[in-house]
Order: sequence, then structure tokens, then C-alpha cells
Amino acid sequence: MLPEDNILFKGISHDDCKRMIGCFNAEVKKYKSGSRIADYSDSSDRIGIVLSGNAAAVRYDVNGIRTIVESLGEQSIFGAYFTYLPAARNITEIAAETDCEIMFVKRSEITKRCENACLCHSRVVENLLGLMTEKAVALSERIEVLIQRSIEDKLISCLQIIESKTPEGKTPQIPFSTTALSDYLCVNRSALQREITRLKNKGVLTISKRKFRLHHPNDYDI
Amino acid sequence: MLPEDNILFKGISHDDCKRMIGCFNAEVKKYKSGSRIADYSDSSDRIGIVLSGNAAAVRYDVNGIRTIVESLGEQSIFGAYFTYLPAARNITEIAAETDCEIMFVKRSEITKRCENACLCHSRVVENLLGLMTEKAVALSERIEVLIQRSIEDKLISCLQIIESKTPEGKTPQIPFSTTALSDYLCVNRSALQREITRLKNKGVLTISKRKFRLHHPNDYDI
DNA sequence: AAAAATCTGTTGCAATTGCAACATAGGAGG
DNA sequence: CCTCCTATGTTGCAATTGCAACAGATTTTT
Repeated sequence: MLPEDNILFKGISHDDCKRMIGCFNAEVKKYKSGSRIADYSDSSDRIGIVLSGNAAAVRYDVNGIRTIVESLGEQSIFGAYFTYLPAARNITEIAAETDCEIMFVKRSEITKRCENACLCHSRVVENLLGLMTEKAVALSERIEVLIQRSIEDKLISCLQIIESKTPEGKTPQIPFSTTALSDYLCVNRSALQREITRLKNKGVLTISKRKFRLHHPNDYDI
Repeated sequence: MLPEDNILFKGISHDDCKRMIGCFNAEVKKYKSGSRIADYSDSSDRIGIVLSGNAAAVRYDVNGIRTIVESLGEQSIFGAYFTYLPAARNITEIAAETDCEIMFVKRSEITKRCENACLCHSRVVENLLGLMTEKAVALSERIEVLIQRSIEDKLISCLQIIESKTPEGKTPQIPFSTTALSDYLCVNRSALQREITRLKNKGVLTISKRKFRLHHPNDYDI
């Protein structure tokens, strides 16, 4: 993907884009699935934007237990500057879940009033505002899942969010393996498995591979 | 607080502010401690900014269990548009924890290209970008606490974040009662109490009222 | 095609957490 | 000053979750 097709430069002409990419010192890098995109050793104001592929903010605790802190799909942004994890900095890293293209820009480059006074500068700031809004939405969804008190509620809440984002007619699909899902829900894998089996037996849930369907017995309650 | 002293209008002259407040249809409202500022029945793109006081996004589940979804201090922003809680909309509300002043603006009013072509328009967008960044930081901190697997880890992680934001020389202070803290950590109150007592006995933690101090036995490990 | 690695699904047992009940302390308001 | 209401602190018991171990399935590598 060309950087000028990127959401950050949406609504800006091709020529202006080229000029701005220079002005911003933006760079695009490719990463193989499984490789490390960034760790939090640099506390710069560098922003990463996922142009293609999937990445995740991941961390292992002292017992080797993995936590998927944040799942980063296309157009997700990340950076130490606005994902301030005081004690956690040094142990959290951004890893490529699939092959990825990432664009890096310094936030200060975008916010600054450049001497070239790019006319489209403010458009970029607006685009970044849009990305930040989506970031906040994603983080809020993450919180929505994590505040649930039981594994069952975490799981259902997570599946409902996925369901609500699935286009009409398509079957909702979990973007993780069950093992990864447990790292995302921050619960033990076998305990999660137990709940999934229980919900299947209760008839609330159908799962085959990663595709699923939630049956809402309360639909007629209203 | 005058709306023109507000962070959203930072760096903009007094006269321009007045003009923009009209242009944006911004309004400031006051709320008594304990009153409801908003619920998610309106799904408009209205943004609320806390000018003074403290508020919180709060919710009760079917069993009457309270969860503090998000704590909103001064300069925090909130809104249905970027706190998208699919199933949760109808049960989450914004409540005033202390007396509050809240400014409301529609996001589209800020993003739109107004006919008056306010010169300082782009400055407001940049300010909003700053607020959104802080929002993302706050949400990430919230996640940092919630991804911890045990009550002990949730508590310590929360206290460390508070500690890291406490000015040098001052004693760190929990912004909640213990009961409210348990609603924030999403754990049972007496279980939390048990952990606090345990940590006090272990000598890791000193608490008197809301002031606390964490003792780090591992400081010399490095 | 075989071997290795990883994921899924299950289960018994242990540890943690939730819950209810109670006693005490502290604060707000009459 | 007394009363009411809410927060704190404690505990025994119940429920949930974590953990380890294992068997089978699936995927990846050689």
C-alpha cells in the first residue's frame, strides 16, 4: 500500500501527499508475521499506523503468562506517547500477528506548524483526530470486555462486540484462536474452554472453528 | 470557569473564543454532586468536557453490582460517539462525583469546515486532538489495571499509576473510597479489603485514609 | 509421509475470589 | 447529643477460576 493511500492522508492530493511525507519524515516499514515491530524502550513520540495486516500489543509476565493488551487491526495506531504504561513499558511490545506494513510518523511533526506551511496540514491533523477517535473506541471496547466480572460475561461481551461489527449476512468470526482469546480475555485457557463448552451445552452459543453464533433467549423478553 | 479559559480553546484570543463558542453552539452546564450528567440514551456526537469537578462513567448490572467504567477528572472528555459500548449503552451513565461544570460541543461542529472559516478553527481541532490523546492515555491506564490477573496485582498496578502521577514530595492519594475502589478494580469489596490487609501485614503497603505509600522491596534488585 | 509443534477439549484438585453476615467506626443531619 | 446512614474491617463458607496433566486433533516443518 502506498503511504499516500493511507487514511492519515485521506482527502489530500497525490502531489501534496508526497510533499508532506517528506515534510513529516514519515516512513513505511514491512514486518514478517511473528516479528517484533516495536518495544517500549523508546519513549519517543513516534506514532505507528497499521497500513495492512494485523498486529498486537503483547506482554509476558514473570510467570510467562501472555496478555494481549490490545489487538491492532488495519488503521489502528499505537505509540508510547499515548499508551503510557508506567511500570509496563519495558515488558510490552508490538508484535506482527500477520505480515504487516506500518507507517511511522512523529506526533510532533504533525502537530508542529511547519515552515513550509503545508496548506493541507490541518487536514492531516483532522485525519489523525479521526484515528484517535477510533483508537478511543477500540480501547473502550477492550474495557467493556475486561470490566465483566465472570469468564462467561467476558466471553459473551466480547462476542457481542464482534457480532455488532459483522456485516449483515456474514457469520461473525473470532479473530483469535481460543488460546489467544484467553490471553485477550485475561483468563485461564482451560477455564475459558470449560465456559465455552458449558454455553454450547446450554444452547446459547454455536461455534465451529472461529465462526460462531450467539442465540439470545431473551430476545422476546422485551 | 469561563468557557474561553477552557483547554479546548487554549491559545485562542478571547474575542475569537466568544465567536467560536457561538459558531460551535457550545454550552456549559453545572451539575450538583451526585446528579446525572448524561446517559447513553442519546447517541448523538455530542462531546462533554469536564471543566471543573470530578465525574465518572458508572453502571449497575442486573444484580445491582456497580462498576466505575471510567473516572473522569478535569479536562476529561466523554461522549457516546467515541465510547461505543454496544450492549452497554442503555445502562451506563455519567454521574457527577463532585459539583461539576461540563461543556458540551458537537463533534461535527468542530470537524466541519464552517462558513465563517474561523482562522483559529484548526487550532481547536489540534486542541481536541490533545484531549483525545489524553483520553487514550487514561483508557490505557484503565486497561493496564484491568488486565492484571489477581486482586493484588490490580491494586498494586493501580497504586503505582497514582504514585507515578503524584508530584514529587506529595503523598500519593487514592481518589476513591475503598468501596468505590473495588467498583473501579471490578472486584468484590471484602476480597479487596482482605488483600489490602494482607499487603499491609507484609509491609508492602502503608495506608491511612486515602493516603498511601508503596514500599518496593525489589528496588535494589537491578 | 513422518515428525514436531501447537491447539483443542477434559478433568481433578488447589487457590483465589465472591458472598453474606456481623461488628465497629465515622460522618451527616436533625 | 443522638440517630441514621454509609464505609471499614473481619471471617466462614461457597462458587469460580487457575493449574497441571493428559489425549486427541490439527497444522507446520522436515
